[in-house]
Amino acid sequence: MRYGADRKEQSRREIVARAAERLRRDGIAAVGVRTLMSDAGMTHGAFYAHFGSRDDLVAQALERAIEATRDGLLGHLENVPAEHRFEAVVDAYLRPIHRDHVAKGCAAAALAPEIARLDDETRGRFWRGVGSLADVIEPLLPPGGSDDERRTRAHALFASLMGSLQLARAVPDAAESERMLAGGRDAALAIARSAWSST
Amino acid sequence: MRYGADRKEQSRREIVARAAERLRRDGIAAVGVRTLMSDAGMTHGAFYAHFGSRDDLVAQALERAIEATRDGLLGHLENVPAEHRFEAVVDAYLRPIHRDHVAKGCAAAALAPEIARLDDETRGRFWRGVGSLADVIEPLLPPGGSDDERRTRAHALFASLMGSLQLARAVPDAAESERMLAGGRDAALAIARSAWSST
DNA sequence: TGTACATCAGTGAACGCGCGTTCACTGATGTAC
DNA sequence: TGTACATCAGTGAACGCGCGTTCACTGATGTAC
Repeated sequence: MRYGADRKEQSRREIVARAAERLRRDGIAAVGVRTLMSDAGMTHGAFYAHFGSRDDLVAQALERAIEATRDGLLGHLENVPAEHRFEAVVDAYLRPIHRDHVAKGCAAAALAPEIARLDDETRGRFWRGVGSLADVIEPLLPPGGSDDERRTRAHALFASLMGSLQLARAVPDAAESERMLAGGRDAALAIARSAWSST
Repeated sequence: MRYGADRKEQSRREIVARAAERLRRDGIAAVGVRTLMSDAGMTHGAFYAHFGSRDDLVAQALERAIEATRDGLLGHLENVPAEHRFEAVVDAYLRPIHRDHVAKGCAAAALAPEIARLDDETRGRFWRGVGSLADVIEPLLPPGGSDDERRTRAHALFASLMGSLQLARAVPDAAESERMLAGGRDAALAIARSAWSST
């Protein structure tokens, strides 16, 4: 090796990290290879030394974005006493700063419909990421229910949070957007607290 | 007038109607003017005789798509007795055929994050459309609550349905997708049935 | 320690192609007489 | 009713531009002696 052992790998990681933000900000279809590379401080020519295709980078960046989303949620739970963790995760997800910073926010909220149009393999990776988010929520639900029922409820709860955040972002009126976040919070609590159908 | 009085207007409506489908299917950023025009059986040259710009058509098509979504939901409520209407609207929204036919389905579920990136005016029109969907749901909620609280809950409930449908579309595995729809249904019922905070 | 050399991450011109938009034209239609 | 004409919705070539991708090259780096 003539160059530092992991110099190229560091570049790759930088490209993926910046792309994870850019894709959330602008959407998957709206961003070109030149933009993605210049975000990482390079020119487009180096792209194919790192990735097989644009789609290859998109898949890696989506995975990275979801990981960052989960790490962010987990970060918000540190130092929160167990009995307040459920409300903490809901409030963290629906706080105004999350609504206003799409690029660093939940990848599913920023991109779910576009991801639904991608190939099976990329959707599979994304779905595992959604599962890891549901895994953050599941232990915070009230006790009861079968494993399946708890898992399904955690997914539905996440879907509800995601939908509320998306609509809060789409409203042009600030007061309506706040109401959307507050309503989303109430809805999340209602889902969590409803009776389990099985013991 | 040398031509039939509303020949041009019929063409415009056809372009808008086909675009309303194409945009939901492929996403807003992924579709070009040539595709939109050939969907309506014309060549791209005629486009600017009907619309000021691509964005102009997008705005009209989104409005049209949301109207169609609301009409579809209302259609599902015809001949349903009042006491079953809430479950009917939830089941209609989360039925597999809706999940599988994005092009004719809910515009918000297909495009919400992309719409959140558009200009204020288009988002305002979209938000009025979401309001008209919430207006379908609101009277079907259990009695109680202030007008504001009922309206907010109807919006949150819609957000929850939308999120569940989006995730059901993103999962590659069929059984998991079904579970997502069923979980979304339970979540919607939990939101609707939770206690009102005010009388 | 100093110099010649090999490596290879990154550069930037170039490829064919599709984009949004413009515009001179075509030809089907309805009108006038 | 038949023919000449005016209208104008729709056509398709063309504009400059950015796309994804390829590739000959550059020049900073670490190695060999």
